[in-house]
Amino acid sequence: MSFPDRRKKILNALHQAGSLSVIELSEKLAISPATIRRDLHDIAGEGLLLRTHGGAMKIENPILTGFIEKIGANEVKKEQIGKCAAEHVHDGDIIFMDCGSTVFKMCTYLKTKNNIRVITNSLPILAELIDVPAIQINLIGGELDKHRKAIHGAKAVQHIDSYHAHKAFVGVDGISAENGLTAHTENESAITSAFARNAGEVFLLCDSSKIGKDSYFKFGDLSMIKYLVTDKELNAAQKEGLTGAGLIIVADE
Amino acid sequence: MSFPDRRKKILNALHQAGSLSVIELSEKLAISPATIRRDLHDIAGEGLLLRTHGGAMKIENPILTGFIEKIGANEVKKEQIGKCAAEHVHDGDIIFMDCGSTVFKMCTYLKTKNNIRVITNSLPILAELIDVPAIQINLIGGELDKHRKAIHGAKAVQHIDSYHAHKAFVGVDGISAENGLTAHTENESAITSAFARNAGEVFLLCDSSKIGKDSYFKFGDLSMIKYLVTDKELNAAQKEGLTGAGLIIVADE
DNA sequence: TTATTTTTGATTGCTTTTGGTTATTTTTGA
DNA sequence: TCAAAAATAACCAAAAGCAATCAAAAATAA
Repeated sequence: MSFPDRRKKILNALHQAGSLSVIELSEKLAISPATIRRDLHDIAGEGLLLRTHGGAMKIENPILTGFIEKIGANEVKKEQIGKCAAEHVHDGDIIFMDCGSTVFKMCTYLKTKNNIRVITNSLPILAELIDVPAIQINLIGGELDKHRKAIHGAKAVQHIDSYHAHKAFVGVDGISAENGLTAHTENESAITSAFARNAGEVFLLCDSSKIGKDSYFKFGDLSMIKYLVTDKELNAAQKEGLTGAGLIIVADE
Repeated sequence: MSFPDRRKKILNALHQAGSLSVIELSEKLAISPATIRRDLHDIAGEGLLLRTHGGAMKIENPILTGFIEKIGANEVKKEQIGKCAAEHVHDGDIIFMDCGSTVFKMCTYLKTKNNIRVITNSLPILAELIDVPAIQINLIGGELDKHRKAIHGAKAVQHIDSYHAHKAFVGVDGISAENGLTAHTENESAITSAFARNAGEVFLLCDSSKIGKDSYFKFGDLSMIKYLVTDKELNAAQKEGLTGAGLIIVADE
């Protein structure tokens, strides 16, 4: 049996039992204690379990290893934007959440809210919020885009059009005073437009690198949006162009 | 056999088994271990599998691991029923798949099909099939039932009603010649009914423990179903009662 | 057809992994 | 605090797996 295989089995067994001794693990997997010790040492190094004398314990809130994304400068910005946007969600709200990494970042900060309802087409958001009892989820139906891990297509748009939400949190690929909102694909933009037209207030989450940039598909003008949630690295000219069009700029201080 | 051919077979075999040794792969595909190693090296370079000492593992979709089905009772019977049902799915089919552990068991055996489209309300099925390139998924939208990890409600029924499939694979909580089909909740039964009325042929997957039993919500009679896929522990009286009502009984031999 | 390139599978030397042994460290109980 | 017991980490040798090399076979091109 290979190491990744054993790792999986060890973590599984630990998750079920809570804690296990080296000997127990060695008998359970039919592996020598020496190898179990080496494995436990390595896995503990990854932060996925807690090594104890004589065995190991599970960690209650393991780091979501699946999300070890490139922690670039943009990640920090996105995190801030997500946090800032989540502050505009109040108990009892019904909100649309678009797919996209910046909107996804809101999830962490939504978990403390009470009695909110999330309507989304994003599988990562669904996965992140499924275990939160105070959040009800309405999943948008339609064709699955496996790559983007989201639902899209005509059926999805139709689904959105049959709901109304207090607020919509959406993303775009480009925004500028000249060309308005732009996206990489028509599919994405159709969903974003649907969210916008069925929500009371529309929040656009967008880090400063996308402001002033245009993507290829032009799908709406700035009046679609009420609030622009972004980071603080926005120069005066950019601000002016956007506020002039009626946008309210919200940024973390 | 050419490389792209082998690549496909290796990835397919890995997807079904989870992990395989070089020797196992070499025997399975009748290719020398040397070639298998070269292939694994290349495919791992593309990021499509995880190379381990002695073999390879499939890459898990970290986002959806929370949706995975937990192990329950009657596993062996359900596995057989799932396999048997999957044999009735042909390349190019469009199928409805209900939530429920028995229908879920079909997934393993669907992975070898080509160009099929699955319309489902089950998150475990979604998680299991999302990485299979030859399967297109249409997810049913609506309210999320966190406990059952499935979508239900009026919106979901409406979604189903806008599609037609060649075959529907459904589950129930009870079936008898006297009371027909019964379910624990109205929500579940509404989905099952919707699948049945929009499919050309309806397959009911049901282990023998549920046959002759009734649950509390009566939602349809036996004429809704064309095939009953079950295990072989069915006595003559049971068989007669059901075939008398027009059901075709299919069982693994 | 013949020449060239590519692919395949066997051989071989090298690396990694594994499980046992032993010295060292940690824990436990007096 | 000390000593006995338990667990660990370090070391080592055997086994398993791997990559590099090379020749034969197959596919492709001239």
